[in-house]
Amino acid sequence: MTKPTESELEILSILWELKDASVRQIHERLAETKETGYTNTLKMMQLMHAKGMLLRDEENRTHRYRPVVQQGETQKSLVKNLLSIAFGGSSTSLAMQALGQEKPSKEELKEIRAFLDQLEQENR
Amino acid sequence: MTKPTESELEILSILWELKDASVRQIHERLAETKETGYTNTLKMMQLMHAKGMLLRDEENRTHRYRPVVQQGETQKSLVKNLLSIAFGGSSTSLAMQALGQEKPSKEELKEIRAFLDQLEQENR
DNA sequence: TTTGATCTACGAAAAAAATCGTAGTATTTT
DNA sequence: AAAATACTACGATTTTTTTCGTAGATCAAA
Repeated sequence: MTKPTESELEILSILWELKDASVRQIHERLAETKETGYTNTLKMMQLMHAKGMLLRDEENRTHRYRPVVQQGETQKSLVKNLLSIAFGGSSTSLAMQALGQEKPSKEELKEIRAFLDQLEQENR
Repeated sequence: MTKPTESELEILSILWELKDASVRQIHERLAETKETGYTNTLKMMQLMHAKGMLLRDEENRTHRYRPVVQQGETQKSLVKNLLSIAFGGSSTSLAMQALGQEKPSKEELKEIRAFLDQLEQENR
């Protein structure tokens, strides 16, 4: 699947959260943080649909859209890209950069440690 | 500083590695993985220079360029952006996604664990 | 049943990013 | 010194992405 642009990602990430949504719903959300017209959001989503990035339920007058690609897949390719292009392939520094930015809670720390243990297990 | 585009990042990441370089050097590297003309690379770098992203030593006929922004700063803003736009702000999942992709070595595991311990310390 | 609000469709324009081609000049090779 | 090669400069074009404006249809409210 083709790499989503910045704006497409914004829309996708709302859709991942809501599962499915109308143009208006998405637009309201976008408008919270960003100056943008309704038809702009509409056009965007129509294009994404045309590209095959979104599915569209046309049953009712207000169409409902949902993402074709799952969040995980997209995350994976984005990380892969970022890793090679800005971190020289070092997942460790990417991970630390991220964790340093948004401090994990106690529970999350536990989760990460467990994850690390697991990685270490596999590694033999 | 303004967010680098994809192509600009490609150039930056080579420059971070080489410290400084001529257009040709950069171009050779880019050409390894990507179909692109020399003047294209040149133009790109001239633009980046005009934008203030690159410094240029014009002493000799073949100019030498080097990055203004350091890798760390750029990484930080890229991660911040990726975090909010594709990971719902969860640094934990970004970290795990990264680590799962490129398995850390024993030493790196150690480093990460130490980093986590440190985070935990601060957190009180 | 008229008025107003809400949607979609779509073409067009604007903005941003990337690519290309040519000219002029310096440098190296023959 | 002529010819080939390597650079920069720069305008122009192309491609991609984003934004805007208008028209027509449907639905809801007065």
